Amino acid sequence: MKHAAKRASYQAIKADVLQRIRDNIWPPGTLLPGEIELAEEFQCARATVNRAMRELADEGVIDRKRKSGTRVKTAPTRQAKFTIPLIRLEIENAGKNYRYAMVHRQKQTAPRWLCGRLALHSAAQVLHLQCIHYADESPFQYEARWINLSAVPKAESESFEKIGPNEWLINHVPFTEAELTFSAKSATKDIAAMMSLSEGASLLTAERTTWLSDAPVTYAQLYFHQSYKMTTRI
Amino acid sequence: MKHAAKRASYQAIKADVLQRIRDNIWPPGTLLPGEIELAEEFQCARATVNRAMRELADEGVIDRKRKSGTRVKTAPTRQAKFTIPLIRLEIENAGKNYRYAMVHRQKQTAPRWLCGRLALHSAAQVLHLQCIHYADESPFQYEARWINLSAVPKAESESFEKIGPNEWLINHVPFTEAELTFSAKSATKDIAAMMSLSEGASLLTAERTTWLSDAPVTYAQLYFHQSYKMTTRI
DNA sequence: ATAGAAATTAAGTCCAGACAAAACATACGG
DNA sequence: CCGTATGTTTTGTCTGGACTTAATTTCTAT
Repeated sequence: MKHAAKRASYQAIKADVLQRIRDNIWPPGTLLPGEIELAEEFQCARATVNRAMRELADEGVIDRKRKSGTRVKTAPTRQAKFTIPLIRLEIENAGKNYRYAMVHRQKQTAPRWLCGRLALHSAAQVLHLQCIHYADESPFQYEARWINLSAVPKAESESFEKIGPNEWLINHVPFTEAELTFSAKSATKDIAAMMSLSEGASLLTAERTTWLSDAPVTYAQLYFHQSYKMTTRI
Repeated sequence: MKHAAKRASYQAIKADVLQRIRDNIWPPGTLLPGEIELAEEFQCARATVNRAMRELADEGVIDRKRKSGTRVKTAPTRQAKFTIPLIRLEIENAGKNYRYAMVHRQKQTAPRWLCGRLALHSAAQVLHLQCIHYADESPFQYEARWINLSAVPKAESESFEKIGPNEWLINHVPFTEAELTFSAKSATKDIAAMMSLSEGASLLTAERTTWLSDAPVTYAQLYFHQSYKMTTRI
């Protein structure tokens, strides 16, 4: 009885299906009509319906299984997407002046905790760096980084005086996998001093471990300034 | 000269292209061959190449523009995807016992700051709730929430004694858009007391504003326990 | 009754071809 | 010299058809 819109594009189908889910016409758990049926309703090819439904599945709105069909997810797993830009670009895009300073650089044997985290053997050599990223001369991010020199030997010949390790690594070393962890940490005395904060200030902290096809490349702790907020729309 | 793999699926093409980018055969900024050319190389239809390239573009590896062609991104904007599960499920999945407690419930006129944030008129009525989510009897998350009663009138008749406002809203009110902000905040005296923490402890905090087709639905502040880390692999 | 084989179903992939739309290039008229 | 019309290129979308694959049901022989 439904007067289907003619020549619907896959986006229109997506929107329409989403609307029906939102309007509770198809409540959570409902088994949706098959692709052929929907294709008839929307007056389009099955491939077009397939694309619409596939994208809805990718976005976590519906579940699809061969033979079983398509169901509206009961607990829709909305997923937030954060783009992780270069800190320099983030500062510059905010209309501020970016400045970078390295405060420490040392080749050393990997400490125990790092060996565990990166699965390094106990005598592995790493390059330890500490640096600060400024926005308009006020400290914006403190970066503590360890680079696995056996995976990235050419890092040893880079001074990191002019370019930050994060930016250098992105430009010189691709990666296949990364683990990213966000948490809130209190500023230690050292970090507070470097970032012109009071000791114990709450800092949004990102920890990042990066691999290049199973070889551990680098581990970094990024401490953001108190004022920093990470925002996304979903 | 390249002996292309025959009958490559779109996934194989994706993997192959990605490999060439990783191997620096196609360094950042390179203009890739057009879809027709790639289709010939991979011995497949253009639609198959199109799908592979479209997905790579979605993943932020390449940039595509009509007429201009496809280029390897210079600053690959890797994007982290966080799935935002129900707090109850997160606790239960960690093998812990979930308990919920409401500590405050009051219908009130929206405070000024909330009117601004949700674009409410000054006399708007909201339901203010404060509650705590426990994992194995230790406080895990403190939730402060304001629900716009003109958008969700039926919230007024819900006691929220047994079910948390977040879970109730997900089950009863769909949403079309949400803004999610993460930051680190220091625990106030009140929050510290409720979460059995010392005052000033660093807490990962999420703020969430939700709309249902332009109508503001709810604003929430979620304070996670110190130990909480949000992790994702990319 | 039951384990395994066969049929069925619905999504997943692919193709060859077509047209649309955006973005850029070029030519042309004022 | 400039703005507009026209053309070209490349990606974006769609079609109708085919085959593949995973999961489920049904059948069958034990």
